[in-house]
Amino acid sequence: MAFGHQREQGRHILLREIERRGPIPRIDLSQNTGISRATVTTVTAELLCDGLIEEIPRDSESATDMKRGRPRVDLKIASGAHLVAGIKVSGHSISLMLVDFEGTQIAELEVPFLDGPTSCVRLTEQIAHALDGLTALVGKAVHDLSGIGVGLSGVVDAANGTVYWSPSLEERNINLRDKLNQELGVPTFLDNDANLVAMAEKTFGLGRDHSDFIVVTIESGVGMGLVINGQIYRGTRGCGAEFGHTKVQLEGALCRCGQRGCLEAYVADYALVREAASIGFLDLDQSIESRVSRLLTAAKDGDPTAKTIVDRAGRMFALGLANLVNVFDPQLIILAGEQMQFDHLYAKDVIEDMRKSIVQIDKPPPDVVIHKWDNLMWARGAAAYALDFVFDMAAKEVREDVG
Amino acid sequence: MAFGHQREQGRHILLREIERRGPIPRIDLSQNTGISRATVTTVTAELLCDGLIEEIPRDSESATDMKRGRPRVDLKIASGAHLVAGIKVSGHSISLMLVDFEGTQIAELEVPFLDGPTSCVRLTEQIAHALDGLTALVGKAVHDLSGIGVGLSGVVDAANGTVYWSPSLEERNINLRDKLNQELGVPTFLDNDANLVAMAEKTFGLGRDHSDFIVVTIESGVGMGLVINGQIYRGTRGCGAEFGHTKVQLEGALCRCGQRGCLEAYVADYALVREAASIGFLDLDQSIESRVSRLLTAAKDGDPTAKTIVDRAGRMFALGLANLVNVFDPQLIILAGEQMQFDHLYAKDVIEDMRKSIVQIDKPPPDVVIHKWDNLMWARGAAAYALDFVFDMAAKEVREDVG
DNA sequence: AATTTAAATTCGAATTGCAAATTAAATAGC
DNA sequence: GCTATTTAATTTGCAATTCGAATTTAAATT
Repeated sequence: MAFGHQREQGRHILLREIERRGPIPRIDLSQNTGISRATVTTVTAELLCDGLIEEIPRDSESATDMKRGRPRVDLKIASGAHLVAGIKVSGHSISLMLVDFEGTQIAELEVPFLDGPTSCVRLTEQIAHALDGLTALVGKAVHDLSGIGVGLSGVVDAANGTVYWSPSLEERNINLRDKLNQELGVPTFLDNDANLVAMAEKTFGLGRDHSDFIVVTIESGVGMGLVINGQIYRGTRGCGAEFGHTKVQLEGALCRCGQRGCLEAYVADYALVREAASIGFLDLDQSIESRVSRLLTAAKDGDPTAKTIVDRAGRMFALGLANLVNVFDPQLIILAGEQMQFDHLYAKDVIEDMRKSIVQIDKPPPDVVIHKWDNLMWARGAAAYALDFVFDMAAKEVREDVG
Repeated sequence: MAFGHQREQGRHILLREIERRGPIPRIDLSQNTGISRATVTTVTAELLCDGLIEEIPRDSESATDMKRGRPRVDLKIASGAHLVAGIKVSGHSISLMLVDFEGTQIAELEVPFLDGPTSCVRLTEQIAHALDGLTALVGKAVHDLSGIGVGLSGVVDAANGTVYWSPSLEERNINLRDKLNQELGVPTFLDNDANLVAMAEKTFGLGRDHSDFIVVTIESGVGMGLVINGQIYRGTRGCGAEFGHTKVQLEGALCRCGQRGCLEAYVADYALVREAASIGFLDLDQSIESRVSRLLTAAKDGDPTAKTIVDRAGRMFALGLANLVNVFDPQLIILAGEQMQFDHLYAKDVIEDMRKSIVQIDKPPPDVVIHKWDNLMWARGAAAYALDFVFDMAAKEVREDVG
């Protein structure tokens, strides 16, 4: 394989380069990729003809650096070439995002969704219905989409589209992707939601310029996405990167997975509340969110018991992060979160604690950045995930319709 | 890059395929690689002409499955094409191995080496001298070598050849590879010794048929080699995979690295002896090895204190392994060791313990195999490491000497 | 010795990537 | 206003290379 497909390879390389480097003239493409200028001309002509890219008409004013010589003509991805949707299924809602081929958001939608697990059939219906709503916003239909990315919590094998287990599904070990594919008639791609965040960071976020980084998210559980060598690493059974169930204590606290000593059992919201409750602390309140926030407030105000609980969570989190760094040695760690309910874990002290717990060499430790985002990030990641496949498909596409 | 080098690519693919699949006829090469039979003929002719591969003369008897038709002609790597040395520097000796281009051992040598750190200059001298001795065994000289692989303990950046720290070196942050390169006049490649083991497994051992696996070694410390996607993963600072300094306990036992709670501080020989000594157990003996073995014997014989100590080491080891599996989800874990002083860590109970501590899904957990080997494995790995580079160089080699 | 079978090779066609030459579009200098 | 200069993009012709089909080769069978 990979032989006699040079042209396809060239299309792929150049299309990706144009995607990554935004508007870029041919001469830079040649420079960056090492492909000769002649070939760049040939291949970009083909891509232009296919409508995948477009030339940006020279703006006589914008060109501040008026140099001599024939002006460069910037190329960019043709935004209208394809339409892609991203979907995130969470406990109480389905959020959707529509993006164009450039990755620009075109429309968004959030529809309520009943709590707790549902049947696969019902979930498929719900998704189909939500997609109708989303596409209708811009006067399109589902069959106008070139790809759909779907993310949900749980243990998901992205390669074959199987959901081993998810809080959103009644069934176990079910191939949701094939079901959706069939139902929707559009290529559909499934992934774990933690990987979606990694995808979003890689495509739109802080990971754009890094080839090896880790994204850690805390929602109600602790998730992780691993990017190695520019690609999301998924493990061989498709369920690696279970950071939340990494053990940080022998015979430790009970986790909701049934095992003991998982990181999640120390840092997740339910863990904090459980500890607080077990010593008779704020057990009157109903909502878990507000109980956590009251605990955190108490800790900040100097309540010693609350402080002990929160501090330990921080130290455990630092320990888990340090283990990741010791094993992976990434360039960058992105601590990502929607609700900043977990501020205390992303605190300076915790990160400093982690830095002290890694193997010390005479090179700077990895950067740690905190990235807060809106609740559409998941759907955006799902869209980025699907977009990635659509790009590959577009690059491969055989040209038959040439005049 | 990677463009317009089709022929080179073809040479590379085919050479590697012949390396991996041992003696193999052209038609299978075509089948396996997808390269047309015509091209396979052309490229193999070139490789034959360059002396990198050779045809195996048909053995009229060996062919048990006498089929009609023109018989297949097996191709194999030409063993005499290149000569490569592997070197492992350890605390008290330097062991060397000479292999041919097929990877077959040709000679070996072990020379004593003073304990403790040495200067870089002296180490270089020692290596050069040992290499003279090794090559002399087969009537060759150092300049007949096509590559030299060197491994040593410590924190080593393989990509640029820097040793950040090693128990064998006085200096820190020194580029030992460049020094050796200069001194020996032969392309030299440096790596951490844990990675060498991974390399040996990948090339000669149980990892031959796996693309993603983990090798864990216990010597006096705990080392790990990570193979992801068929390649050794080294992290971005070249010092990933520090499994031994993964933390398994908050504020835990003191490690020789100065931090607390490292896995090593629970399972290494010094850790066992330390615990035993601190409760007045076998503090009369001198050698650390025999103290450990007495502790293990006592544990087996039912001594409760000894049992407690050894058991905890096992549980900690299982915890560390489980964390690796949760993060990486490998196909295979190879527990490799020279001295089976660490039998207790490789016991069924420990592995079972690990299996219980990973995220449970409806797919089988990774295989765990134990691989005992001789003390030349390190040098063999170093040779495999160098051989890998020599293969790449050979595949690239421009042909000018054609008749 | 003729036939059958399968592997390897040869040959001609087609692709295609690149260097060199050419064209295009802008500015600088007079 | 005209020409020279500069830089980007395109065109052209060539050389490399892969592939399918046809051919040759080397054995086993008949």
